[in-house]
Amino acid sequence: MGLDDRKLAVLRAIVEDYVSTQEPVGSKALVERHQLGVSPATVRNDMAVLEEEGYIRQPHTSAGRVPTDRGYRLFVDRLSRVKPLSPAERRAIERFLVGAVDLDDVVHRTVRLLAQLTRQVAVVQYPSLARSSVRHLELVPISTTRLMLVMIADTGRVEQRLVELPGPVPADDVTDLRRLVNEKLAGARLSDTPPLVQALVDEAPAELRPTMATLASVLLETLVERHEERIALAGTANLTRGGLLDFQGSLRPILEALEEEVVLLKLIGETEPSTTRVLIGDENEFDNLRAASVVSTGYGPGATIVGGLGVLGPTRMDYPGTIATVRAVARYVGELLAQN
Amino acid sequence: MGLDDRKLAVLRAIVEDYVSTQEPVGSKALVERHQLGVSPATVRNDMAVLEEEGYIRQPHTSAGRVPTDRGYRLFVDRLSRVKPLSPAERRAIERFLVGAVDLDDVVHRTVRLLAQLTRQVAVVQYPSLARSSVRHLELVPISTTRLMLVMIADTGRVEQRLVELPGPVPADDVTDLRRLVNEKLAGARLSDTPPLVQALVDEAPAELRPTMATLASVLLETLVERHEERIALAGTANLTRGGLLDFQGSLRPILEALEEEVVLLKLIGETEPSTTRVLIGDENEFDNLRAASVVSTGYGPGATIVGGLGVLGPTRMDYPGTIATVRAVARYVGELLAQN
DNA sequence: GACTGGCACTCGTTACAGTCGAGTGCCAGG
DNA sequence: CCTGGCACTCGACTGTAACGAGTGCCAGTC
Repeated sequence: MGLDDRKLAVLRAIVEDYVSTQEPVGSKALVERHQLGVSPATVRNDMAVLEEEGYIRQPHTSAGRVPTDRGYRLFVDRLSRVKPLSPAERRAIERFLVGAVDLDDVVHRTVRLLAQLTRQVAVVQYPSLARSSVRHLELVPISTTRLMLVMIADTGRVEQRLVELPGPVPADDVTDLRRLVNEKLAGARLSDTPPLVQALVDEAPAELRPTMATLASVLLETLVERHEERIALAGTANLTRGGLLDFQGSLRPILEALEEEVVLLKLIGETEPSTTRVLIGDENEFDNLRAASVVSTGYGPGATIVGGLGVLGPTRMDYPGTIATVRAVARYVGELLAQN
Repeated sequence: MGLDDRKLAVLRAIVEDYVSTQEPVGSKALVERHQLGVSPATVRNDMAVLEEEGYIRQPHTSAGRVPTDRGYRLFVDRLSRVKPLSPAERRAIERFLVGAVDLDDVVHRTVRLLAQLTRQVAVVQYPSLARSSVRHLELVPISTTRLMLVMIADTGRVEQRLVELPGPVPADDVTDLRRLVNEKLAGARLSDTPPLVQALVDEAPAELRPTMATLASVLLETLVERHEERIALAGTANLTRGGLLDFQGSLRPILEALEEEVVLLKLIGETEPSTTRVLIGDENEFDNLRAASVVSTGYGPGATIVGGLGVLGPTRMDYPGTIATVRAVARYVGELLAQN
């Protein structure tokens, strides 16, 4: 129960050593590398307590100790300070993100940057449509019975949908539709649109109503209800660092999980405002990812959050460093978005 | 040199057995599983010749034989027929691709389908801009000095770029610009646009000329010169099938290669019309992929090719089956695109 | 001349025994 | 409460031996 300061220091030392060496750490090595001011025997007693409490464990009877998920949790919550970034890292972030022209470009650069800095798998969610407002809706005739609906959101996202019309629609009508749609929806948050879209159909002149109705249904179904989230991924090769020791030798489940957008969204998308979330090992709801940890946070222009980003790596990761990097990158991306 | 029919039959048998069992195949096992009509000793003599010619090799002195890259090549070129797809596979393809609404949707479904059917890593290139024509260009004012340029191509691709204007431009001018640009460019192949774009600037009314010039430079730079290719990837988890035997134990180089769009494009993008290309092991130009094979082909509506798709797997793969699947999927995708 | 059975040989795999040493738990004493 | 000492555990490593799959070669047969 009561863990005095020294026991906590021992735990911290174990985590730090294990993270950097990747080998179970014994009492002797510990007192050599850290100034704990006590003998190995004392450390052993402390270790016994820590093990009893479930913070560390022994892989084999005659091996050193390794932190458990619970141990990492305690470490993250109480024993570590966020490491300030090195100037080199700061510069890397700026250099990498400057010159991005496009939202796509921003997201791609960000995810690569994050993967490179943390040396882990990076995930970036595109600004969520649910948190976007409509900037403009464009209707482009493809044929007489087909329209391309292009929605430009204030977050920079651009989505297009092919709309199959109930019948041929002359060019003038398209112009009218475009005007009507924009008058009603421009500036509205996407999540607030359903009643507006309904009104749009109700108020449309009789001859445009059927067309407007199809348009409305595409809008509602594909852009509002089915929240189309997009995700970018990078750094999967980093999973192979640290030999086959991490992830208990099989990358399979991890790679499988990374292919599921739904999984990734749950991991980095559900983010409470401006907190950095750390999921360690089995705190995570997916069986495939029991051997992994996720550090994620939200980003957005100013104080609002429009999407999430984060990294995934072995539970044995450098939490303070990773947390610092993820936060810093999120902040820079936010500033970048605010400029546009 | 002279490989008589039986020696070729032996090579075929070795390839087939090794592909299915993943274990070096010996002379005894070979005569048991295939009706070669001769004794193991004879087969051994044939094997010795095949080894001398570089088609097979022995991992260890006292082990069976394994095909070399050269052996696979001979097998693919002369010893295998394309396997017809099973009805189940046909159905799977149709079921999977029906109901795709979007180009994005088509590409994503295709790449997942391909990964699932071949149980390998699938790569699909979006229809290349270089091979697309302009269907429509849309200019959407974002602020007085910013436009969103949206290009819709006949292949279904939609690209957008933010254009930073030299000065404020009134809404009416935007309308004019839009009309001018579309009059000149709609219908043109993207690769033919440079002179047209130049003409556009030259012919523009004086007051629109600076704006048109910036617009033109964005168009040329980001859409024509720097061919923006997009790629979708799926099935990386399949790399872990077959334990650690394939890819000599390290996925690292493969995963790294898969992160490079340039590499993927070279692998599946450079495709001569309507051929299926098979790259085996070190035939491939990238060191990282010396342990892998790639089967790729082009796809497009009708006879024209607009992009490439393919799969990547261990050199020890089921070539006939994979080739058949890749071809079939490409054909279906082509039909799908033709409908739009 | 081509094929076959037989045989000696190679060499990776597996099993087993023995040693080594890192690391532990416990205890008695400061 | 901390420490030094000590017996103990057990994985890692080493060396040896037996095993067996597979080969190459050769002499004999059709």
